[in-house]
Amino acid sequence: MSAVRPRATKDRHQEILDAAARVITERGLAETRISDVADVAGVSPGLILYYFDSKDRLLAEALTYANDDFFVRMSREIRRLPTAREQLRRVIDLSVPGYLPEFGKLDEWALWIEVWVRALRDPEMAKDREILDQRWRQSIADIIRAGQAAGEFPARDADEIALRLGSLIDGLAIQVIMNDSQVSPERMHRACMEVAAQEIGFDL
Amino acid sequence: MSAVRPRATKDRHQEILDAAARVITERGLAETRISDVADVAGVSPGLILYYFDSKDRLLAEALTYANDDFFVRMSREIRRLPTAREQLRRVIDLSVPGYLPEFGKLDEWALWIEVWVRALRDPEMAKDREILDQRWRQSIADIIRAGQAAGEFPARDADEIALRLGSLIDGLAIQVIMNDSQVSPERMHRACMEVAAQEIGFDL
DNA sequence: CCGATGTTTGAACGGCCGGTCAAGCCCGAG
DNA sequence: CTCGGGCTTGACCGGCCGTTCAAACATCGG
Repeated sequence: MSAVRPRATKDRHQEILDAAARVITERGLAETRISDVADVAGVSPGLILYYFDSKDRLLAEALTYANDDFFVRMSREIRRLPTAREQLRRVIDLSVPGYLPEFGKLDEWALWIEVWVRALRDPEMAKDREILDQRWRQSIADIIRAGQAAGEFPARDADEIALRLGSLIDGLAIQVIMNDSQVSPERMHRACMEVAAQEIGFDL
Repeated sequence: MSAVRPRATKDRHQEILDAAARVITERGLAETRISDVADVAGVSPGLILYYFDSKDRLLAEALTYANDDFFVRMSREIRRLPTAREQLRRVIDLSVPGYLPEFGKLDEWALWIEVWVRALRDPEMAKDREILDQRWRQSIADIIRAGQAAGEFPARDADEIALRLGSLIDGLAIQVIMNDSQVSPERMHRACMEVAAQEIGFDL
C-alpha cells in the first residue's frame, strides 16, 4: 500500500502548500499558476481548488506557511546552543543569504519580499506579517535578555536593540539577495556581528 | 490653444510614466492594467502601446523613473542645508514614511518594494536597482565625508557607516510602511538618529 | 487648400488561466 | 460483493486583458 501511494498518509493540504511555496520561490508570486503548483505537487489542477477556496488564498497560506516553517527550524537550531553569544551568532549566520552553503541561498528571503508586497494591500496578509515579524524580533530580544540574565551582556533595552538589529539584517539581506556587487554575504555578516557587539555590549 | 490641449507641450512619454507610477502606487504592480494607466493619463489604451513596446517595459521604466525622481527631489532639498548634521537629519526626516505630513506617506517606499520583487527575476531591473541603491548610499557617505572634512565629525569609514545606516533605514521603513503597531514613524526616526549619532560620532 | 507625416482612437482578436463540473476511482463499512 | 462517500480527474467555460490595426484626426510646410 505504502509503495503504491507513498504520500497518501501525509496531508494533501500540506503537500500542496509545499509545492506552492516551491513554485513561488522559483517563478515569483506574480508568475505562479495553479497548473504549475499542480505539476510540482503531481496532481491535477482541479484538485488544488478542491483543497483551497481560490488561488489567492492558497498563495497567501503558502507564504505564511513557508515563513513560519523557516522560523521554527531556526528556533530549533538555536535552542541547542548553550550561550547567548553563540545563539546570536547563529541567528546572524542563518540570516545572511548564502553565507552557510548548506542552506538555500535566497529562498526564504525571496518569499519574505513577496509577503511584503502582498501585505501592502491584503489586510489578512498584513496581520500575518506583523505576527511573524514580531515573533522574530521577540526571539532576538529573548536571546539578549537571556544573556543579560546570565551575566554575559550588560543591562540595556533588549527590545530596542532587537528592533535595530533585526531591521539592519532585513535591509542588508535585501542587498545581498539582489546580488549587489558591493554587499557580499561576508560583508553583511561582519557588519551584523559588529553592530550586535557594539549595541549589546560584548567583545568580538 | 493651451486651454484646449493643456499638456500638449509636455512629453507624452513622461505623462504616461507619471500616470503609470501613480497607478502602481495605488493598486500595486500586479493589479496595474494598461487601461488603468490610460484612464489616469486621459488617453486611450492604444496610445500607451504606441509609446511603449509592451506593458512590461512601461512598468519597469515607470518604477525606475519614479524612484529616480524621488532621489533628485531629495538631493535638491539637501543641498540647501549648510551643515552635514542638518543634511543628515533631513535625509532621515524624508526617509521615514509619514514622518513629515507634507510628503506622501508610503508612496515612494511602496514603489521601492515593487522594484525589489521585480529585480529578483528581471536582470534589467536588477541593474537599475543596483545603480539607484548605490547612488543613495553614496550620497549618505558623501554627507558624512563632508562633515568629516569640515571637522564636524571624527574620521571613520564613511562608506561602511553609510551602508549600515542605509540598510537600517530600509529595514525600519518596511515595518513603518506596513503599519506595524510597534514601529511608529517617531520610533523609527529616533532609532535612526541615535544610530547615526553613535556610528558617525556626534552628540544629539 | 492640399497632402504628408506623425498622433490618437476604440473596436476587435486571441490566448491565457482561474474556476466549475460531471464523471470516474478508490476504499472501507456492512 | 455492494454500496456510499470522499478523492481525483481533465475537459470545458467565461471573462479578462495585452496587443493589433484600420481608420480618423491634427498639424504644418508649401
